[in-house]
Amino acid sequence: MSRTYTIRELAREFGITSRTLRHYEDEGLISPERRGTQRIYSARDRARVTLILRGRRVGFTLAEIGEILDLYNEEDHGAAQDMHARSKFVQRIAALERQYKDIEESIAELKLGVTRIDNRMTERHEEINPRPQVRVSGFGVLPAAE
Amino acid sequence: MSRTYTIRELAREFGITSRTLRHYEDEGLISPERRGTQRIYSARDRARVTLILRGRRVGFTLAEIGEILDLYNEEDHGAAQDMHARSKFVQRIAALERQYKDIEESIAELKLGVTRIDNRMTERHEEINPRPQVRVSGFGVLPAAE
DNA sequence: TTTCCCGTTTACGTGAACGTCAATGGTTTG
DNA sequence: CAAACCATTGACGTTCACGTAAACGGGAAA
Repeated sequence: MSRTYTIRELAREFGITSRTLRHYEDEGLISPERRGTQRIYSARDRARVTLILRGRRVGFTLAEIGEILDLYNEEDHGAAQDMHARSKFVQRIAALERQYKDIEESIAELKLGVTRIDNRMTERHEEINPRPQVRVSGFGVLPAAE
Repeated sequence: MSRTYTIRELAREFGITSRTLRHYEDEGLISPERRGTQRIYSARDRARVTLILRGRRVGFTLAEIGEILDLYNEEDHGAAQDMHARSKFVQRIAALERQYKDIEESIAELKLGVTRIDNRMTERHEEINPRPQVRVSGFGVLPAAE
């Protein structure tokens, strides 16, 4: 019998609020059991939350995430339903691959931005304390704050 | 003299509405000139719209996009402002890199979904027209429902 | 028992990103 | 010159993903 979780535990583990978990339940994305009135989340619920949050981070709506989760659970829809599902999956994959490219480009541009700031700061420093040029392209040096 | 665009032209080119372009202007992301009361968009405005839309696709809010755009244009903020800006950039880069990973994983999972559907359809076909086949083992992403 | 601390439901509130009128005005086309 | 368009400024409406308070219950600790 694998371990279960309270709403607080799960919320803290994922860095979300209880309200958010209840909201996902309202939207039909998870359906934890109850011990009396209180929710008990199973390992399966936990796994679904992982997928939900990742889906959100890549820009899916909760409704879209719901569709996808459903498709992993339902058994037989018939060929027509499957074709429909398949094309939806393929579309989403294409969208994600476009997004992948967008992200690469955005990262490149933000790094350019960091470089420009670094150069500006270096210049300011040199006005006061001139020094032979060692231009640092410096990213990835700082730990992700907070 | 480089070419200019009407609001309709730009909207159609980017697949957005005029309302959206006005909204971006309300939010201070672009500031096209006016010929009388009408907006004329320059090549620079057009470039900014490109960045705005890409920013949106990767999940930035309009406010965040505004900050980023500003940093490409403003001249001197002083060292303190620059440090602040730099750390925001670095944070954004970190977030995007995490997102990058999320997308890879999501793509992998959606592809798994497609495979499962394909197998199901193959099975159905085999009922009618049997054929030896390598079966992809059916472990799901989620623990099975009890 | 009373006091906390979780937890629950119900329901209205909020911020972001536009959508959708309504009222108005310039322009070009038949 | 009137009809068709396209544009502009309010300003209220809408969807999504929760936030936030109100009112209530159960259990454990003081």
